[in-house]
Amino acid sequence: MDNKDSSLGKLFDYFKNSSPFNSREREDIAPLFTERKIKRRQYILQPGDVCRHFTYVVEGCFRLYAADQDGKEHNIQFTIENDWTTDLASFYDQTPSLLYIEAIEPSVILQIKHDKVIDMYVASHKFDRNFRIIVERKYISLQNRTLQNISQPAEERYQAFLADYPQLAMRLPNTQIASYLGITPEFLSKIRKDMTSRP
Amino acid sequence: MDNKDSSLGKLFDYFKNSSPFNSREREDIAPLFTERKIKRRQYILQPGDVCRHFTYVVEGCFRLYAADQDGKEHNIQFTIENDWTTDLASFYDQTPSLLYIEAIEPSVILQIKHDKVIDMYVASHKFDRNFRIIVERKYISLQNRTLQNISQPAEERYQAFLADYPQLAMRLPNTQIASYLGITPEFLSKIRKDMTSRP
DNA sequence: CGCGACGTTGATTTGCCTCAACGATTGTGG
DNA sequence: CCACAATCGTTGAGGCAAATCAACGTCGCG
Repeated sequence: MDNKDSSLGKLFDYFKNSSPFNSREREDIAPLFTERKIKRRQYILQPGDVCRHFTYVVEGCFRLYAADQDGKEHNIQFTIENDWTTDLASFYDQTPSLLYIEAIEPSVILQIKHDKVIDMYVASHKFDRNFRIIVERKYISLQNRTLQNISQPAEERYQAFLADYPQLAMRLPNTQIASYLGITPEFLSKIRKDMTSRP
Repeated sequence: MDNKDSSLGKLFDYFKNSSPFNSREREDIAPLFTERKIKRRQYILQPGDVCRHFTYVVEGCFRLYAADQDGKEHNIQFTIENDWTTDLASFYDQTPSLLYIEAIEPSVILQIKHDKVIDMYVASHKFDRNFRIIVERKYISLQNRTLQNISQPAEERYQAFLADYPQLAMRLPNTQIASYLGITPEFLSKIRKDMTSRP
């Protein structure tokens, strides 16, 4: 079994939680995905690019972020193994993106091109459904994050992040977490100090 | 043509932007929706309820919000005519909701029950696709809001809200907008004053 | 080895909240 | 139909949360 087959195994495992593909469907779908190895700090999307792929992370970690006028970076999303990333706005309309997707760790991904996704939406009801479910799950967690952003102070948002994504918290530098929470690294440092000095 | 037919006309118009239903499909789908008139301040969902419906707003305005331990309310989403509202987390798992959905204006809605949605997902590829597209669009705008929340101060978020939802800004009391932006009504008032005293 | 990313600390400033108070609507029950 | 309560927008004083700026030590990596 080569690397791509191993990656595809993980990809199809993902769908076991929603609407699993049978072996005939897997044969049709497998060739549509391309496996790529991505180095740390390598980009798979930059502003101005049209986002042409839906990306399944087999191994590693990515961040989706925006840079503002001052050059400050704001992390919109982290994606680790067994999850999906893309700039949906750019992917959906095939218009130039405003965002970056960068590998935070050396990574392995499976990518499917936009036109193949569209083909599969037409050809396969199950494919369509599975991608509905992917977006629904992401919508639910994003809505919870929005509620936290408008209702909780930074320390509580940080504690919720630790509780919700303990594996991410261990792998990411605090500066990346601060950017995701919408605070400065200095202030996150102060929060962490307050938390330890208090049981 | 009675009221429900008029409402259904608007419902099917909505899908013209994605994957329109033909007349045969409309005949199958129409009976699955129930029309309801909702009074101002009436709830269609409260914490503890299982969210059993996907709701299309034909006319009027709703807010989806959470209340925290102090009883403060935090607006997660507004929905006006020709758009959808539900608590997706509660709807998909059929678990008790933590949220409220309240009518801000006298409203008319069309509701489809959870089990009918599931039936239609199985029966109709197009139905499935249309609901994928609904969630995708909502995901994109929610992600933009998240970016603003973590990267912009309150005044810029308010200006973006005015630019993105001018119709909502005219219809909503400022106190509701403040809650959506994650600031106090007093501070929004100060922001508005600063904006007028400065061209 | 040396440079750049990272985490931390402290001093100062700014953004935003809290609380209290006030008119102007709005709406509702008697 | 009016009276009174509730909601709404606003203002101001004071306080806390979080940003800014500068500085420093550590570490991993080229």
